[in-house]
Amino acid sequence: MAAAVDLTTHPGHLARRLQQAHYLLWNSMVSEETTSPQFAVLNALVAEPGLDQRTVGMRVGLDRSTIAEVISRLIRRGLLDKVRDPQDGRRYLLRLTDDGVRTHRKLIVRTARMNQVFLAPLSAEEQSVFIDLIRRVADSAEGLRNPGEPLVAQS
Amino acid sequence: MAAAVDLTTHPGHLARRLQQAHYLLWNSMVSEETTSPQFAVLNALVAEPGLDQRTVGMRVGLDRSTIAEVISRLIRRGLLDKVRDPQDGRRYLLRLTDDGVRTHRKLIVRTARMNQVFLAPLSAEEQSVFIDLIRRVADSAEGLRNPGEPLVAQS
DNA sequence: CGGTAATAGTCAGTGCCCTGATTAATTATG
DNA sequence: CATAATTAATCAGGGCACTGACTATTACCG
Repeated sequence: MAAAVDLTTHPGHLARRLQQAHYLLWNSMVSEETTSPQFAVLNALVAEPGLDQRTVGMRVGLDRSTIAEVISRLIRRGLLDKVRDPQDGRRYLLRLTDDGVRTHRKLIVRTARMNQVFLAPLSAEEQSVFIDLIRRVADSAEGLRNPGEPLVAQS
Repeated sequence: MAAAVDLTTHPGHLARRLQQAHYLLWNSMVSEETTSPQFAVLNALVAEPGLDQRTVGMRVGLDRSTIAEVISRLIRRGLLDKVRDPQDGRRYLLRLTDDGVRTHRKLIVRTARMNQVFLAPLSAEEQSVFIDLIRRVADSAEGLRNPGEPLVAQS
């Protein structure tokens, strides 16, 4: 007997498809050079210039390895500068270049347009409900990190 | 002036964080060996044994390159077999091994448990609304593929 | 039948995402 | 003050996701 599951009722599977759909829409409506995570980093540094790498990662939800890769690409493209913190030799302080500021400003308009298209299938009320629900699920799941004991129920 | 945006209102950013949160929860509650996309492939082949690679990709929402990688890993682990279609020499027909069936069956229970934990912050009504909304957004965005003209509004 | 178009799959290249191990610098402790 | 613990960043390694270019096979059409 085929005992398959209906994946369209699995939030994780839907989350993956949602993210992929967003990736494609971003590519066609916002930028082919600057990705959504890269924009998030630029945005975080516009809000708080001079943050260190790890803190930027926390702001945008990227771990230490991933944020290092994203930042190195932004630096390679000249959108970002990094200098040692004179107060703490472990840290690098990050700051946008003029080019980085310009890129960020240009993309803000396009992301707004893309968000509209992305959420267009939902009514205005549904859109705010959607944002609220997805945020609550994501926030709560992020709080579930490393509880000491593995979450796998032993059989 | 800092003209930063509030990313917690951007569905794409939330989608990425949601997907990451799910990834981590899957790892701790379902399996460290078999990933969520791999499970989706196993599940599709339990429902329809003997599908070809491209069709499996369509069923689970993966493009031709990604599905090829996922399948090669499943074959390497002995969960899947692939044979040339005698009717059409371009296709490979895919079928689960006994090990693949066992793995799929074992994970079904765990994914159900994980889904409960994942959606726990929402009430029962909110859960169904959430599933409905995310599915509508993902479906609609997937339908936006390659419309001939680029979607970027020219300035 | 023979040439062109379409289709299934592979490969190279880029980028995101995580873990575990390592290095360098700082902070805490005895 | 010297050692130990913590912290910021890097590196190696595995997996997901896409595009564009390529190969092999099949289908279509004149």
